[in-house]
Amino acid sequence: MKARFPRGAETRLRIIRTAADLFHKQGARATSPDEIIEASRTGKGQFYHYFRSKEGLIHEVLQTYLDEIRMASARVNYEINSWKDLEKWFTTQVELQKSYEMTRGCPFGTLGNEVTANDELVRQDLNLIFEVVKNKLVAFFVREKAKGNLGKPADPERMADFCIASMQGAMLMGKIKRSSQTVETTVQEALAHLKSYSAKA
Amino acid sequence: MKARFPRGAETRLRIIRTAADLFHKQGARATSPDEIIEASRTGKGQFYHYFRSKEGLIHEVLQTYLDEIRMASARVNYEINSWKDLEKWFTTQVELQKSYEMTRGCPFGTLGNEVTANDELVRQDLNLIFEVVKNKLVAFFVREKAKGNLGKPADPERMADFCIASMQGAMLMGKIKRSSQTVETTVQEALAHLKSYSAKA
DNA sequence: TTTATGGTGTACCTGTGAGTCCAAATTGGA
DNA sequence: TCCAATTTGGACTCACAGGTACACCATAAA
Repeated sequence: MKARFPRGAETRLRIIRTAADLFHKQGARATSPDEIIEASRTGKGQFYHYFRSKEGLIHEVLQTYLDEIRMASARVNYEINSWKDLEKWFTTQVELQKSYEMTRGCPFGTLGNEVTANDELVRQDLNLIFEVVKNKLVAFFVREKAKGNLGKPADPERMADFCIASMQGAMLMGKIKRSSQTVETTVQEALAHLKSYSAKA
Repeated sequence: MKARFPRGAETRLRIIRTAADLFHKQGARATSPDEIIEASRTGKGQFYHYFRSKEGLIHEVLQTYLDEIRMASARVNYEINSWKDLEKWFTTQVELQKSYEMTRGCPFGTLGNEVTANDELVRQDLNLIFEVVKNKLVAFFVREKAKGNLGKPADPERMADFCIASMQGAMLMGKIKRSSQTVETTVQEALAHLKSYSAKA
């Protein structure tokens, strides 16, 4: 259920934020309602008042992420308008990961990996998030190509997918190694590849 | 505990194989001992006779994977001796994923992503596996470079890390999208990048 | 000041996860 | 053949996960 008064809305948001953080830290499966309730200093009542179920909460968390990406209020800037922005897109994600001492991966990747056949809704939510991110990347590459900054073989869709996949893989490896070293070099390699499509003017 | 008689060894292996499959399918956290016991047609007795705990079983599963990689008896061929082998390394992983109708990711990535602060042992097991794989890739690139097939800027370590990360990211995205499309294009992009280090003879 | 509605806290219920215990069956060797 | 260790099956325990029920507080409109 949705909160219709300021106080309720605040509680609801606090639960979502707390849940998002715990999901990021340890995944959704390893996070119990009780843990979220305690960490958000609320009660069972609120939890099941604002969310149908744990799955419902996961959905709301992802919805919130999606809104943040769409309104450009996320911690990562997805509005790519220059190669500098693209570099930042890669590096801020690494910095974020470093701020957690390399104990976490990507919030979306973490949830995506634990998806099973029974989590079809969550999978679709994640798919949508990645779709939106991809579109923003595609748009940039398309514009660059229109400007003549990219050669003919450059395929915006493939390039965007490549950005996302290499970033996801890099962050996952960073979490497993608990080191940013390979994340950084991998990102550099990915960027080098993308830049190789530049039109040799 | 280790099995000391043929029958016991068989049971132990059956549990490991069943567990490996279930972990791959849905992750370790979502797989209960009971589920493994039923699927492997054994009992609680055997389970806790051969494995200290669920965590102990995970360790044994990973140990088994590691042995398979080392003895080159794994489903993926990690013995890379040519660019053709490298391509195969990428593509067989995609094929494997396709054989599960894109509902699964990499067995190691799946486990790696659900690792938390309390799973330090599992993390180290996974780290070791990736280390071994990386070394095999590094060795190939080093040899290629020695043969003069790779230019001076080619860094075998970075290239190997890039192979693993891009493969992991590609498979994760494939699982989330439930489609092999982007997996395939991403692999192609990654290969293109690697080949770009070839010495322009 | 009543009252309906939204918000909050807690006790409780049911099922399952992980693990223990023990007793029975099997087996290889003396 | 008999013994001792290995292997096996299942009943049982304990804690916690997810969710429900319900009672109590807050507040804005009538």
